[in-house]
Amino acid sequence: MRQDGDASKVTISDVAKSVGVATSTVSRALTQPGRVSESMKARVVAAAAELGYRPNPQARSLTSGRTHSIALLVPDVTNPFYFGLIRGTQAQAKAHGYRHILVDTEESAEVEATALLEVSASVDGVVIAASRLSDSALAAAAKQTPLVVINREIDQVPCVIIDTATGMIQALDHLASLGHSEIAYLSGPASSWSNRKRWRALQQAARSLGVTCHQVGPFAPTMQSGAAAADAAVRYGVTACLFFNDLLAIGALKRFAERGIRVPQDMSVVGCDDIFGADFCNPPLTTLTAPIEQAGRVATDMLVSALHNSNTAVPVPRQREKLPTHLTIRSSTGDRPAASGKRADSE
Amino acid sequence: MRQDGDASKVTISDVAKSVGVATSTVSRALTQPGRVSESMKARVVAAAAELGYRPNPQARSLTSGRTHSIALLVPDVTNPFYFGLIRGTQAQAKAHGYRHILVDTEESAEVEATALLEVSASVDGVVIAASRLSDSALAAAAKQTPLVVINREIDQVPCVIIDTATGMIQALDHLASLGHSEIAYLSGPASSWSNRKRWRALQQAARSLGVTCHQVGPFAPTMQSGAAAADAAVRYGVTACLFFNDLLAIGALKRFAERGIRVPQDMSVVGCDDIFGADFCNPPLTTLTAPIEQAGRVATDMLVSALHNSNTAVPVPRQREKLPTHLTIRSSTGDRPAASGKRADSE
DNA sequence: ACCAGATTGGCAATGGTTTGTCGTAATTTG
DNA sequence: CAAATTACGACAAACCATTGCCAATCTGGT
Repeated sequence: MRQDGDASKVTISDVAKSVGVATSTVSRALTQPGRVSESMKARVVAAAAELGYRPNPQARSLTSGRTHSIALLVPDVTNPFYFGLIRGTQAQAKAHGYRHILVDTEESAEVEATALLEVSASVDGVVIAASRLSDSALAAAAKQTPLVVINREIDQVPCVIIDTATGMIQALDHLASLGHSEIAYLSGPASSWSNRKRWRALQQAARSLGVTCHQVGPFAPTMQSGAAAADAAVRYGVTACLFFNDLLAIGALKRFAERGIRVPQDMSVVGCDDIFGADFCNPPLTTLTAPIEQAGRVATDMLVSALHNSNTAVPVPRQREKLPTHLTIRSSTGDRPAASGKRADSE
Repeated sequence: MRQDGDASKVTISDVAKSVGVATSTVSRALTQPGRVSESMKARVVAAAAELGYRPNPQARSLTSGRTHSIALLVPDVTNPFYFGLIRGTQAQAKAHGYRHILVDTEESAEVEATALLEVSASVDGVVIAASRLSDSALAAAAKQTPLVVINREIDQVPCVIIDTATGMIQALDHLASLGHSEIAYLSGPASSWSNRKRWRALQQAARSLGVTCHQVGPFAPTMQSGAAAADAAVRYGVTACLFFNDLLAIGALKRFAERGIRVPQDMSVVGCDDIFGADFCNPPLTTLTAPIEQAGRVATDMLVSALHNSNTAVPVPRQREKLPTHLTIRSSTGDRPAASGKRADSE
């Protein structure tokens, strides 16, 4: 290796000149496996290394149309739920040799639409989590740009779904088996697809279990809103609550503690997602464990494989992956209080 | 607006043809303020909108040399500490109209060096957090690519430093004032610059405070390692410990609970960073609150302003920002236990 | 009217790479 | 050994937007 001082300025034609061949030969030697002889390839590679040649990605993607990067659009980078997604997509993007571009859409359909439009020109594909866009807008976007959506079910658009709806039923079952009959579902944003799905599932399950489940909300999916959600739950006189997500549940845990409501003796609390922190909050949260990171990985894999297949054939793979969740029982759920007031226990 | 069906294929020459002018005129109309007449500009803009023209970012950056994106390199996207950084840089990048590229360097100097080399060709600038690279390597890289480092102090390289060293002294002070005299510092990775800084500061402070402070470790900065760290602290017979970061501290909290060691009655625990979760773990963690997100924002601002100044003059701004931390006292610290054994309290 | 100077638009080169097409040399086959 | 085939490398045209430079037009001053 020579000095790297001018490495950034070395072009393919410098390499070509150094070897004494055409630029096309250099290009093919470096990118197209069997297109040039072994000896030529060796000479080119040697020269490239010697000169410290690094292909210019901009020029490369100008002709090839590939940018070797994918974008992840999330409503709110601040929310720990999306951290998992970021991890998963980041890891898998890297594994496939793709650059990972992160965009915060600020919980806004408009920002999301703009971001999608802008970013789609500079990436090979996009994965969108918890989109605020309409089905038709997403379907239209998917026709322009390779797209995978997470937690959204749309015809003709590859998607990965974390099946919290089914999981919620398990959670309700768990509460019912502990004797609870008055239960609240503290719901998330009205624009959330998973929120609607869950509520529908809960309604059905409540009926067949013979318990009553009130929908309360909507609440913003943040810890701050947890306090309001907690108060609302108390107002409804329930003995157990299912929260839209762990953030809300943890916020509520705090509020319950402030108000002297003991969890789980006075109130059982179930979260959703099993985010970072759910296992060490106080008390540790019974929650629906969602394979968040895996969802990110699967989505990325689907996207990448779609990118590769786009050359060959298979126009619409129409993939649809549904990831199961499971209930993780920790210490925030317990038997229904005997009376409506406090309960005298050995503790 | 016409159909967007072919929007992605509309080039500048299509617009030019539509207006009946040269491509150069279109380009100038859209990008160079006073270069064309108002009427012409209006016609061009109208035509561009009509055709759904979107400039190709690749082509644009090929000539301009700008990619309008910056990269953030972090050792481990999994670590909540970096979430704050991701948020801060993401938000600010977006505010300045830059794309945000996220790269995980896997706590490895080698991976980091490679990533830096690769990514630097496709971004305008890079911010590196908690670099594992040597000072000289970073200084060299900074000459090639606009660079801002976080938590690292290097000559001629703009940097933002979260001053945990000074904060640690405060923490030690706090512990000393509670009567503790045997204290452990559960240290982080040996390759961590801040770790070294902190330990140096602690040694001095311990001397002047008349307490003894043992360095124990190194430990990986993860919750799992917290258990080992906790055990080590117990082995040293200390009554208080300062942890390299909150992750480690929270992990230790769990371990202490398992072993029946009460916090803070038997053992005082101080974390560092005040990550998400530090306020709701059990007990809530006394910790050094670091302005993590702000650090990300400041670093990004420095980078962006450097990018803009690079045109004009000012070769090396040699910026250096030191952000103060403060001790947030919660419930994991308390008075030194009276004896070496358990302490009889009203609780 | 005439000219200096300012506006405004066009031509063409430029950036670095990929890729279709073609010629030539090497290799295999009959 | 000639003919058919293959392998290899070169030429040049894209890809799309930017920009230096020049020409034409227009302004206003004399």
